[in-house]
Amino acid sequence: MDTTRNVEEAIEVLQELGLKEYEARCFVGLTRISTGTAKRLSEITDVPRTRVYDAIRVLEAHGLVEVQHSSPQRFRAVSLDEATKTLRGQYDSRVDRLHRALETVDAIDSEERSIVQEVWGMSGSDAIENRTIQLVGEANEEVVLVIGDESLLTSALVNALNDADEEIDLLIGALTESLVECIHDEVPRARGFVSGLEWLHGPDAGTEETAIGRLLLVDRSSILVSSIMPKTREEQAIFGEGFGNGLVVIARRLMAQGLLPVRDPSTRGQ
Amino acid sequence: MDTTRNVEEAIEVLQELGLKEYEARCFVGLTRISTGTAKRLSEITDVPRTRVYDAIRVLEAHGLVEVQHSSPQRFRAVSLDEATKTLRGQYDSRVDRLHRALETVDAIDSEERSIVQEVWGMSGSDAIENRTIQLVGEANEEVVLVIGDESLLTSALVNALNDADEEIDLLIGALTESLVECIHDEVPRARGFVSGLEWLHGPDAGTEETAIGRLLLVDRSSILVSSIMPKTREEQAIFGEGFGNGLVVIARRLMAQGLLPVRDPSTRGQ
DNA sequence: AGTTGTTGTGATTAATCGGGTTACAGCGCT
DNA sequence: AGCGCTGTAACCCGATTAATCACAACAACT
Repeated sequence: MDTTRNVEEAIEVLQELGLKEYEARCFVGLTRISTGTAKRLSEITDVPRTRVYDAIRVLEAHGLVEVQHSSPQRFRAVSLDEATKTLRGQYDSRVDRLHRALETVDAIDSEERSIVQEVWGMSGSDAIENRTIQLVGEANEEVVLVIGDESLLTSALVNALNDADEEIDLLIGALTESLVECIHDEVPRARGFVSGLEWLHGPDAGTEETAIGRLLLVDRSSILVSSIMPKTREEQAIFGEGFGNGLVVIARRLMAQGLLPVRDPSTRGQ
Repeated sequence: MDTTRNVEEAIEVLQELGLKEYEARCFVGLTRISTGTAKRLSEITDVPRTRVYDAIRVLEAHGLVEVQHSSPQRFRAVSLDEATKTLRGQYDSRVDRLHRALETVDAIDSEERSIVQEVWGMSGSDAIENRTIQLVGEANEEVVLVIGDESLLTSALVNALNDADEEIDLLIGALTESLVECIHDEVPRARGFVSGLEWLHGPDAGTEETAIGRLLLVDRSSILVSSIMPKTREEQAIFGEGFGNGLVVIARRLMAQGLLPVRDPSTRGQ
């Protein structure tokens, strides 16, 4: 196991969680020794000794380290479980506060809305997955889903699909036979198929290859299409809703041409 | 309802969660209008229009807003539930990454340890509560707990106490009759008492009044004492373990003098 | 006691970042 | 052409943070 790499990873994550570089380095350093003085910590972490004290103070205020008030002072980190528990608690309570503050605000509008042609863009796999799940949950009749990458078939998504009402047609496709198998195992009642969308996979107008992420069509009136940047693995999506929406209209045309799978239309109206 | 106050609260919390001021203001602004352009957003939030674009980009990358790529661009926030769900997911995955990175590191030691006289200091109510719960969970024979402030009797703590093994004596005290009542309701099997620790409450050597927070003694060999800064409501604690620990010895002397409640010693050895 | 290396605080400098402003090029409209 | 609006990019400056330095207090050892 590459300890150095993990140390760097931990320091990075702690900074993403709001700590400063010195604070992060000191905390990680402390987790590697059961107890230590400022001097020793400074040697391990390359944080200037005189700055260790400041860093420790804020770590202590965050509940991540304990201080022995002797001379010289000794520091130690709380146990890993205790630390993550504390952090989780802090972020949870912040998100709760945010939720409470915002739910009692929501108005100022007086704005025209609903140009039927709206097409929205989003990015970030977690956000796109959230939206995917939400749309699946709102379905009344039909869900058509094409998955382009194995990593997108998360358990949360599988649950959302399996929770869908019995009434709803589930058509789930993928680019490869093996992924279709996998889907059949996870969501047995869905009709699976190998997508007819290879054209989405090719080189994109001369630039680098862009991979298809997902394609979701709900009740033939909401659609979400995402692609994955091959370089960064970042997922980006566009999303439209409403029967008259431009994107949605295009999707229906694709279906009419057989490029998307079609449920037998004679069984229902509309 | 004071909308302005809640808007400020939301902006503060978002910044604690890592967003910059402009980003926070833009997001909160967007939650107040179903959809809007940069100009309008700038008017609502007082963020310079030319900077709205930057802020929106990072919000989009965080999965908090969607962008309509038209001219002019239109922005909208994802639903509040979606936003909090996304945020929670992001922080959870970060804490997980941290946990994984650190659990495969833990060593460099070669350090002497365990001077029996160790006394450690910690601060932050959540961290102190975590440690309290942990200590209660590690008890084998006896838990003596004195609560100085109503707000410290959280449900997590109550659960920890109720989960304690039947074998374990639970002695729980408080400074006021009413709080003892409350404790008796929450943790029926505990023996309650009104503390004999009023002296901890008085003026602290001429400075302002410092309030006692909690006092926890587990198996007569681990002790935790906390106080609450009257100004900031910050909780600070000292903590010692080991039968020979200085703090613990003092605690035993207090008990011998009747300043802490004593379980009938004839019923067990030691 | 005197010497020496360690320890904690505070101030100081240098670099980076974030908030705030301005300049400007492209567009649609009259 | 003239105008206002849109989006990009560059810039300034104050605040924060990384990094150094000076120093007084202290512990340990001779």
